[in-house]
Amino acid sequence: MHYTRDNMATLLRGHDINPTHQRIEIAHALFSRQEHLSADQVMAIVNTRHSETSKATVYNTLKLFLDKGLVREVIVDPSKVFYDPNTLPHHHLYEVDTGKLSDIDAMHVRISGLPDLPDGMVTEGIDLIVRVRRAA
Amino acid sequence: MHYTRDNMATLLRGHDINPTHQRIEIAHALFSRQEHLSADQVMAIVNTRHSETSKATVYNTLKLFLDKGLVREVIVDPSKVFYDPNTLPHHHLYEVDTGKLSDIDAMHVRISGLPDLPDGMVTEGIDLIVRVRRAA
DNA sequence: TCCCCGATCTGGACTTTGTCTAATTCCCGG
DNA sequence: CCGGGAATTAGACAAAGTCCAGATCGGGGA
Repeated sequence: MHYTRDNMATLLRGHDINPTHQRIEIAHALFSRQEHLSADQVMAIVNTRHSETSKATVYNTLKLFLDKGLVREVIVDPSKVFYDPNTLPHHHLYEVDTGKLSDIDAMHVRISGLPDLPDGMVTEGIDLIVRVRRAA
Repeated sequence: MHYTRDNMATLLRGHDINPTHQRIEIAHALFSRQEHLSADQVMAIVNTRHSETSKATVYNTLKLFLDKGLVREVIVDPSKVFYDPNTLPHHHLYEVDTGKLSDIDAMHVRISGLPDLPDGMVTEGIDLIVRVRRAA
């Protein structure tokens, strides 16, 4: 599947999102790379040629994508929030020194023994974050 | 065990920390409550009677405690970083709506299948954060 | 085609959380 | 009592994100 602008528009419509220019560009930035990007990085990518999208729109759009289940939010550090185009269940490995974030396939990780949720509560997300650093 | 100032001083010394007034007050705030507190909350508690400890000192001290293994850092939300006086292995349940953070006993959770760490890397921390919200 | 109107986008001011720095204060050993 | 290194301080600063009032877009109907 190619991450063309047209395909992005279809993807957005499929998630009940009105596909505007800006939203298509932001989706394209995330999905064509298949990487974890911060809001800042998205801004930079979208505005490489010439300024096209404002800060407010980037933040609003990422939040919209999040609400609509198009992306996942990965919080690894205060002031290091990433948006992940991969919404399949998986976990994360975070290298403290370098800031590099990579995936841990959920298929290989078995989590059991979680307590029952409090009444009337539903899970919004489960993320096992393994924080590693270079040995001293 | 009572969380007296004197006991706090001993605790700090045991972790190779020079027990100053401010450090004792901050330790007392965290340990006497046995709760997850943010830097802000620590500030508020320590300065209830009259201003005694500066913002810089609160942040410096929390980071020092972290380095010395006296507390754990729990990152659940951007701009919601908590300090946890319980350093035993355990995980966290976070209620998105209310901001309430509670513990999940690690004894009951079994995690297996984690991939090997990259060469020369050591684990700094593992936290399984389960994010829940009230059902729509 | 042209117009209208709600949806969207925008710049910029603002807030919050945390960092930095240079100056001061504390406190211990001599 | 004194000197000096450790600790603390106020306040300026930085980074990330929020908010708002006004401008702009673009699709449907005349």
